[in-house]
Amino acid sequence: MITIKEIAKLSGVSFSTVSKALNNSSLVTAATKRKVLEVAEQYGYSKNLLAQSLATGKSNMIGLIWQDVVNPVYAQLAMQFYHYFRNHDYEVVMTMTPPEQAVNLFKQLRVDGLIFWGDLEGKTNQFAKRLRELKMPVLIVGSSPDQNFPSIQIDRKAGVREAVSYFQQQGHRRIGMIGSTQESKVQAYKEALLDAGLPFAPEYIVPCELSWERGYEAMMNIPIHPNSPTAYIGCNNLLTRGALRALKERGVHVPEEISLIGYDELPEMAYAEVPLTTVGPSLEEIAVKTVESMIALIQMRDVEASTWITPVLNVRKSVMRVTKD
Amino acid sequence: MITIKEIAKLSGVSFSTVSKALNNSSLVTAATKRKVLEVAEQYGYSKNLLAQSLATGKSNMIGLIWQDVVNPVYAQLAMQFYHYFRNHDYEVVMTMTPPEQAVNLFKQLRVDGLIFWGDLEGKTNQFAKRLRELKMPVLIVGSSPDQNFPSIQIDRKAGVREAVSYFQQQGHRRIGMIGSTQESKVQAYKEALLDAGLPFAPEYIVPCELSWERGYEAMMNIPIHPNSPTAYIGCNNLLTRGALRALKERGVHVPEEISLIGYDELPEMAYAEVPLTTVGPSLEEIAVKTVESMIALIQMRDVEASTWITPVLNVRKSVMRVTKD
DNA sequence: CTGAAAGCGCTTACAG
DNA sequence: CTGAAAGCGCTTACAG
Repeated sequence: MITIKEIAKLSGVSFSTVSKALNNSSLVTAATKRKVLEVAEQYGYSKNLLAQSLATGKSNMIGLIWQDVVNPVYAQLAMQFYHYFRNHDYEVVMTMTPPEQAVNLFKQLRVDGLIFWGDLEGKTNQFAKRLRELKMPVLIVGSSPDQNFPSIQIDRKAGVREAVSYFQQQGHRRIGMIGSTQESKVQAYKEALLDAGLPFAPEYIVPCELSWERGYEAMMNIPIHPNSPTAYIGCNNLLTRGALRALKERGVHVPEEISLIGYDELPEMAYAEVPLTTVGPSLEEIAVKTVESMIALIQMRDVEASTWITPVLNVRKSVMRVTKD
Repeated sequence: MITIKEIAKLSGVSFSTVSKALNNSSLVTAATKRKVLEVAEQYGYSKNLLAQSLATGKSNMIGLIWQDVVNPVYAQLAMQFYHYFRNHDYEVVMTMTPPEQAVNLFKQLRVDGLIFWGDLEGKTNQFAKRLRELKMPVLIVGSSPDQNFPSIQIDRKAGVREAVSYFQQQGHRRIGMIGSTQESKVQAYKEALLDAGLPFAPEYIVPCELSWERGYEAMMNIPIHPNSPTAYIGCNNLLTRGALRALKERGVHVPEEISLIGYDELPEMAYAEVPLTTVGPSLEEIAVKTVESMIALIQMRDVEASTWITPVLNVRKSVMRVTKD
């Protein structure tokens, strides 16, 4: 493993000149530059990023803290991050260890910035405090454990409202929700019903966690009768697909008997047994705004404390118009 | 951001003593150790991993090069890696950038070891050469671009044979394969038919890439007639599920009219419209063996050039016994 | 344009 | 048990 000192010897210049040549500094003649690069190439030189980072105080790395890979939304989003950060000469390194420990790792690695994403709704203020103590650019994507933290916020409430409103337009009155673990969605749902003058009953909310299995189980077991909802919002992509499968197996036709809108927009939503109408943020938009904000944070430029992204409705075939209820 | 030098001042000892105290060296009295740790704690000291790595020449990091996140097999496997490496005090950092560039990143980061996984069948020998030049522990998981490279090999051929043999036991004679991009599987399939004395025809192989969409399209368009296969092996989990959906939509009953075995064992295979019988390696086994080999490589202990993992059959409901053909 | 020097934050023989 | 010194591989003012 050759170092700049050795390259210096081999090419007959000082090692500080080698450093400059390697960094394409304008303080070096083309000739020496060429000579140095040639030697470097020949001996398979690979710069030591650790040493460089230590010397410069910056790593050109962004730490990405991943919460849950089973959800394809996160997989897609991560891909987008890689893509866009590369365009700005940042490498992103990702870890799946729990946030509390991942924070330490990346702090110790002195990454230039830290991105969190996934659902931090459950995290305590304690954690937000820790994050602030870090004294490094931190950007939260998804939901922030604490307002006035730099973040890319998804306006989930707007998304849920949009779904309720679309159902209403299509003539539905009894609208339910599958999934009960995300406070903001549940609340938005209730508010939207209220504002729209639509009826609500506790059993309209099907308690369920955010996985395919739970969605499936929940909808296998729920009683369906003439007064139960004619339309449901599924709180995420996995659960909604599980729910759809369950309905199918029970012989309940979607959308003829029950309409469905799934939260989260993803290609696979279109591939469900019934192509699912969805409401969800554009993942590309999230990635682009994240990159922008992160770079601004690193350069200490002013950043809006939070950037909001509004989910959009994507009409496919899982919602039916009802004329009479 | 406090450093050991400042801690030294604050606690009235030399900084080399601080270093030792922080590393819990036995060359330091309990008393000074306590004092130092207290100060460190108080000022929120976080060790600089870059500096430490530079000084020691090891990073305690494993670089993981990810190829394709859409495939849940990879997501699951990555989780397992994180888990098992943590047990051995290694952090794994992952990147999704293309292998050629990822290699440079991790080389520059001086990670202790590099793991590749996913399908390298397509890679050139050129790449294998580059890998060898790296002069660092490299472990290939999945398929190696080059024999006698340290690797965890999946015995895909054995898996395919197992599937063919199971179909045969269940009375099938005309057995097809969906997916044509993985040389080893296609070849094993043909060999297995030959060895078993089963008929083969070119159209038994449905050309198809390894995604849900392609699997779906392929099976939507393929002609089905009295002489076409009664059973198919789907080359991976995604494609098999796409294929199943297509058959369903065409009104072809699985397994009554067509039996299906999907390659790749994953929880979601059981959640398909028809719980899928699969053949595939245990992801946990892969992870455990990978960690073992990697650690042996790092410690320069002898490592078998390749460790083989044999896929196993998981019987569910997508294969039907036929008595007469 | 080139080079000598100091420094980034740690570790680790080596003396005491 | 403690500390002074050299070193890990780089960068970056500063002189020349």
